[in-house]
Amino acid sequence: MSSEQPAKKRISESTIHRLSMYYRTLSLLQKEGYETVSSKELANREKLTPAQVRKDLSFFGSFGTRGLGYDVNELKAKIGEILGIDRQWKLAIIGIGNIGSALVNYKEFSRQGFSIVKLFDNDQRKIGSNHKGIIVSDIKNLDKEIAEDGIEMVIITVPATVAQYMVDDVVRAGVKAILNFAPINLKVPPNVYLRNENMSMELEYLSFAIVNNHTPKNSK
Amino acid sequence: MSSEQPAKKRISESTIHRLSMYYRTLSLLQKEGYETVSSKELANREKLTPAQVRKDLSFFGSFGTRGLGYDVNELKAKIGEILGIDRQWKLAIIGIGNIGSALVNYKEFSRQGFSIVKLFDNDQRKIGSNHKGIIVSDIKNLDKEIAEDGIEMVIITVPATVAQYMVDDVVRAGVKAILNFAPINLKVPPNVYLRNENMSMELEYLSFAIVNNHTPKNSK
DNA sequence: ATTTTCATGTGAAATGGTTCACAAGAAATT
DNA sequence: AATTTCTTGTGAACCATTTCACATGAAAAT
Repeated sequence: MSSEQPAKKRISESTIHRLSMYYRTLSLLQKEGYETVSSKELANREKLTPAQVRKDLSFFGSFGTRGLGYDVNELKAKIGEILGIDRQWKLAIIGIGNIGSALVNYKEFSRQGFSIVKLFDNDQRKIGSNHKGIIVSDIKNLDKEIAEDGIEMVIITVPATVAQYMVDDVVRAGVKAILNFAPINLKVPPNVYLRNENMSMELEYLSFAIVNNHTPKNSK
Repeated sequence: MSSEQPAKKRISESTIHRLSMYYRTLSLLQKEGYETVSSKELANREKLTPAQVRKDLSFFGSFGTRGLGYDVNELKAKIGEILGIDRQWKLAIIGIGNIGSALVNYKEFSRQGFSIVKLFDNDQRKIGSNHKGIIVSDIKNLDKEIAEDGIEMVIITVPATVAQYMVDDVVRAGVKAILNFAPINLKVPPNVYLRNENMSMELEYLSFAIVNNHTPKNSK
């Protein structure tokens, strides 16, 4: 008995990012009291084309009404579902330095359903300290505590020199996705998702743009 | 007398990001004692194809030696020049909250030649306080102080509700590029470069990936 | 009820980005 | 000096993404 895969078309990274943008804009439209919105209006707010908006959505179904547009609440719920943010995700932060401790208090995460439930460090001076109500745990207990809390994602904010070790630990503990802030190319097995957040890279892009008078088609 | 533009080909955002990656890897290769490197080796380290590496570089000139590869020091210098990071950039941070104050101490910025020289806030309790040797200035003095120091880029880490006002001020003060952390679509005139850093979006991507068992071609 | 207006959903076309494949040229080897 | 080995640089081919353009269908207006 062969279990058929549902012939999933490959969705581009850009489409998924735009879904995030639509989601955020739909939240705003809700607050502004809109009941429906057209692909045109949605596109205007993101500096995209209406066709782009419609095409993005069409990969996942047809959610609009011809002649009318999309129901704001409904579309938001639908995109939330697609993105998998129609629930709470529990996260841990590994490395409670500058960036790590800033992210503990980052409102935008909780607002989107990402809740930081555990903090880890290897520095004895930090272990036991309290950040926004969370006690920093010893990295040695990672395995046990990740399993206990059912944590599926972690944020890595340790120095580049130790990042790979932390990732190995975290992978062993069964984590499914990692957001990495260390400026290094990490290795993860194919069943673990990795994203790199590289803030210097963004500044370098700006530097390039100024120096070269760059006019990209569609910049972040 | 018409001033001819040098028919600059449009470089893609991805190419520029990859240049940043090459730059970082070349720094590492320097430390490891390599004198030359092939496109193949460079590609392996970034999980790219050798053709991609060569094509990226070819947009800017030909820097290698056939049969031998690229001189590590030379190529690094060349890419540094292209990216415009062969010099110091002076930056200010607007909004000294969680994220803002974390970035003041962010080593990776200074390492790449981005030096934070001014901090601004509108909160009287923060103004005058010392972060890593820098005194937080009143946002009211933005214009004067930006001009004084010749600051060309700023990082915006204020709440979304006030971000547009800050951007307007900063643009008026003559800033050329903005790295924005507020989760909102900002408006800037066409001669000002804007990049948005949206960390929730990265988590949402991971959420999508887990839920949909996503296998993108080439993920960040 | 009929017509007009509007905006979706989607194949097809156009554009943009990546990979292939190979000629060219430099260094190493015979 | 000639040959072999290696790796670059780049048009051409390929693949992915975006935009176009229009048939379709729902709502509003007559």
